[in-house]
Amino acid sequence: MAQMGRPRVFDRQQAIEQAMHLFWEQGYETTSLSQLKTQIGGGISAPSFYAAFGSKEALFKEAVQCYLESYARVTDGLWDDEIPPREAVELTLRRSAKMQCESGHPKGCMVALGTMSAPKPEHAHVAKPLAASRSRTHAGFVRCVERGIAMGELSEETDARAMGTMFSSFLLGVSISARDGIKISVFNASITELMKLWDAARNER
Amino acid sequence: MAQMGRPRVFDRQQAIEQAMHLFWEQGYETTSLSQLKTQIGGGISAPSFYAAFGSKEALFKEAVQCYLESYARVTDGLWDDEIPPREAVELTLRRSAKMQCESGHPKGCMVALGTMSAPKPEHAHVAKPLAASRSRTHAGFVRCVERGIAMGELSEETDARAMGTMFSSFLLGVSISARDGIKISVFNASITELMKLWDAARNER
DNA sequence: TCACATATGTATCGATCGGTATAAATATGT
DNA sequence: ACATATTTATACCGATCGATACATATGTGA
Repeated sequence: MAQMGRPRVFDRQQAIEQAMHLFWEQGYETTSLSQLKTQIGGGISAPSFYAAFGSKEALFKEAVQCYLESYARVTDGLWDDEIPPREAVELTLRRSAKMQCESGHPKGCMVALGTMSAPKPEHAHVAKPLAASRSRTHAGFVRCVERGIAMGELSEETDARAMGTMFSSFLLGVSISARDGIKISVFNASITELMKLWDAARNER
Repeated sequence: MAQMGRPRVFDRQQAIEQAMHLFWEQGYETTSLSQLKTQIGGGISAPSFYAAFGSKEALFKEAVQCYLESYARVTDGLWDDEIPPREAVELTLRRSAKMQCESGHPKGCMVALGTMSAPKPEHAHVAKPLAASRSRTHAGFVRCVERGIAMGELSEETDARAMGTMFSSFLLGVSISARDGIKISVFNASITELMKLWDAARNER
């Protein structure tokens, strides 16, 4: 049997993406139910909202999941051992910066900017997947530097944690800078500079 | 004549600092009136609050001003021409990172983290002084690189905007990383790495 | 002593917050 | 045709939002 009952008048997946854009731009707490209801499918009622998603928090979790499975994939290269570590780092920086400056969605990265909600203990579990993703990306940068050392490309004295934190913090800062209107061309030039640090850490041969 | 009328039972300047800590940690919109009233002077009433500060927004502006005149001064070195540009950049990075990791107040920088409120046009003017401060710091980094070029220390081909954006975005990212628990020792090691970029841009002589 | 100025406590304002109760509308399965 | 399942629309819930009216308390200046 197909689906029974009266059919839903809006597209559920599309609604999640619209909610994701709102949460991306304003964060969890600042985005209100009425904003979500107005935006979704050109306007839905409260009961339709709760029948479809359960609660604001449940929808946020789905929106975050949607983001992690799409836009956040720009950092996947960090975990691809087929890619040489230097390329993996540079590719990730450029892909992420480009995505964060794209039009068609809010500037910056939802994972980086959904941080403010954390302090309130009542919403700690809401911010947890975002924090986990940041931690994962940070670890990915560190891992690439470690790969560079293990391959003999980088000097044994290279501080992988310091270097990884540098790449990671720069990329987090891009989210704020992008909201302030910095253009992708400037970020790309900055990344070109930043990658010189990798070369400076090379083994003298 | 001194002040007339019934004397205020709480210290106004101290109240501004307590409010600043709340706004610093949670942002403008997420911090509620009842939180502020509870925190200030061990608890004050709504009329006392409005008699003293006028409105939530007015208090926020005073809190931001208080922050800019104290903690935010860590970046003042960027505009001190007495300091050689390389030292000015490094000093600013280390001072700010240290401040952001200090205990006794929220982690990170209030100027960097008070961004989310911006999207809502109703609160644009509230976020404006924060955006102005970020813009000023960004310009300060660029200016130091330009000073380095003008002094003949850095190569003429150095892209000052790219380099300044790199320092600035890294420092903005420190706010998020600090909230995630990264320690000051790691940031200091990252800054040591980052400063090698300045040396890499030196004039070959 | 007493008018004046300011702060305080109680009680409350309308608006919005996230969330629901109820019943009518619209599909499927038999 | 008719029972069942699901979404819809209207109306509303208690709680909290930022902000205020009003009367009382407590100080200064003449």
